[in-house]
Amino acid sequence: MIRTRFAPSPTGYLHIGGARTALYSWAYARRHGGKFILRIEDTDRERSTEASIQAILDGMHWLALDYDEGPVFQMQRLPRYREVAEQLLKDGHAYPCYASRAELDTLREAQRARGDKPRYDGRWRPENVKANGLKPPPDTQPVIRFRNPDAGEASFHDRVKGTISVANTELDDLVILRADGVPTYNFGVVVDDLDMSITDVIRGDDHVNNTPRQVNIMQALGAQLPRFAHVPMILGADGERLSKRHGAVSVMQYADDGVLPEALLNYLARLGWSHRDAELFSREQMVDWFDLEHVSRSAAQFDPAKLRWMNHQYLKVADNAALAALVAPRIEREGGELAGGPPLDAVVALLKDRAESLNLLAESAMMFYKELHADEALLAQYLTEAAKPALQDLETALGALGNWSHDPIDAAIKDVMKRHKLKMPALAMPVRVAVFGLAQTPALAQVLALAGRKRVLARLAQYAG
RNA sequence: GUCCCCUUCGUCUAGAGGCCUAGGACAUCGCCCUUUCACGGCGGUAACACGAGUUCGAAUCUCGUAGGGGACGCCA
Repeated sequence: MIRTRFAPSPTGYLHIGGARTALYSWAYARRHGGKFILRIEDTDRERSTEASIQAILDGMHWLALDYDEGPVFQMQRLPRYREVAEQLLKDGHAYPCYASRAELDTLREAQRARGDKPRYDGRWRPENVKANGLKPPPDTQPVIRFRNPDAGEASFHDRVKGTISVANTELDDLVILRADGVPTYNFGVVVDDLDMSITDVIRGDDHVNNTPRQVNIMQALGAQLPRFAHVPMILGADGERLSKRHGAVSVMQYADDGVLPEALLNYLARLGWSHRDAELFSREQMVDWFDLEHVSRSAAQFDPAKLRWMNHQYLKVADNAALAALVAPRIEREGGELAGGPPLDAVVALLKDRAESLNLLAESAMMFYKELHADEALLAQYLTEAAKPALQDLETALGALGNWSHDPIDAAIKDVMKRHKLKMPALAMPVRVAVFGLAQTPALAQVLALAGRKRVLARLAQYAG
């Protein structure tokens, strides 16, 4: 049974990179009929917040990345980490260390100055304690350090990057348990992945360097290693590491901006993974196709333009009623009055072909729910004295219509055109500007039909006179 | 600085020795359609980082160089 997990730390919202990692883990589990588990790594008490936990949950819910187990909170498993640490202590794979932070800072500084890689020098290893006659300082609780092997190498097979090995001489004895009994990241991960029987660890490649350490701990525990897959990170559109500076990095920001979750998911899936030439695919297809073999090895730049295009593709084929439900609150928020206008799903059906986000769709739908008036320049350009007679004529013709619908309206327009010897734009543009205050709208007869007799006639009267 | 990883059009990518005079998508440019704006259709520009090998043959294998990224915390 395949078991994967997503293990964010609740120190911020769910961002694009995390969402993609979650997506890959989720898709892999679903693909193989396995379980997907959510674990919250909240061992950084300084930075973890309730709000972040909620934000992560919200983000995953919005993207419909459902999990089978969890959320499991590491802070609720403290006794278990202590237990495993005791085991390591007993087996000689760990030892207490009393070095103070200041002392360690000095050590690292000296190493850096020398051009060495900063690392713990093993001063509290049992043999050094003995040789140097070290005595634990009074009233200090020690941290527990893992005793990393001195020789050989730690290696593992990464399903994205291939085999990775690091000489043990490059690794130092890392802290696994703080003085207060809270585990550090590398230890918490190991204990949890083992306890939860995670078979495939799929995570961001900023963790590649941690993996050899984790492998060593797992081996010291006599455990079988899970499979690893490190997916490359996502860079901002400028090629720089994603940060607040890049604007929308939170998944929920995209929700607010009017991106459909299935579009974001599709885009994220495609960013760093491919299935031949497939660009647009459903959640089901992704589950069907997902594999680790086609995850790319290098970092990918986030391309807002392509996301917009993709969102547009989803918008175009979305169900009208469903779209209307999403667009309605956006219209009201901007002061539009739905009650006075045409049915929103009809409006959405007309406009969705030309909108690349729900917000933009709402914005264009506003022409039916709010009285907009053209500025001076537009009026001067289109509502010329020459155009007014035709407008008046159209007002009369439309006013005489018994049936206010597309075909009769269209016929009336054609008729007025013919009588005034006008080309379509010469009549359509002034009408657009008069009735909607806009120079761009979909086909004239269609928008007039939707806008309704009352409004059209009132506006024509207002501007043609 | 040390270690680890990465490198195909501007961007996301296909490609697992001959199918590649390198394919698709976004963006961009042009044309067509057209009732304005879009949609749509057709077409164009554009890439195997560099250098050595291995091989009859390399985008694909090996080594080196350069560039980029990541890590080096009692953060995750």
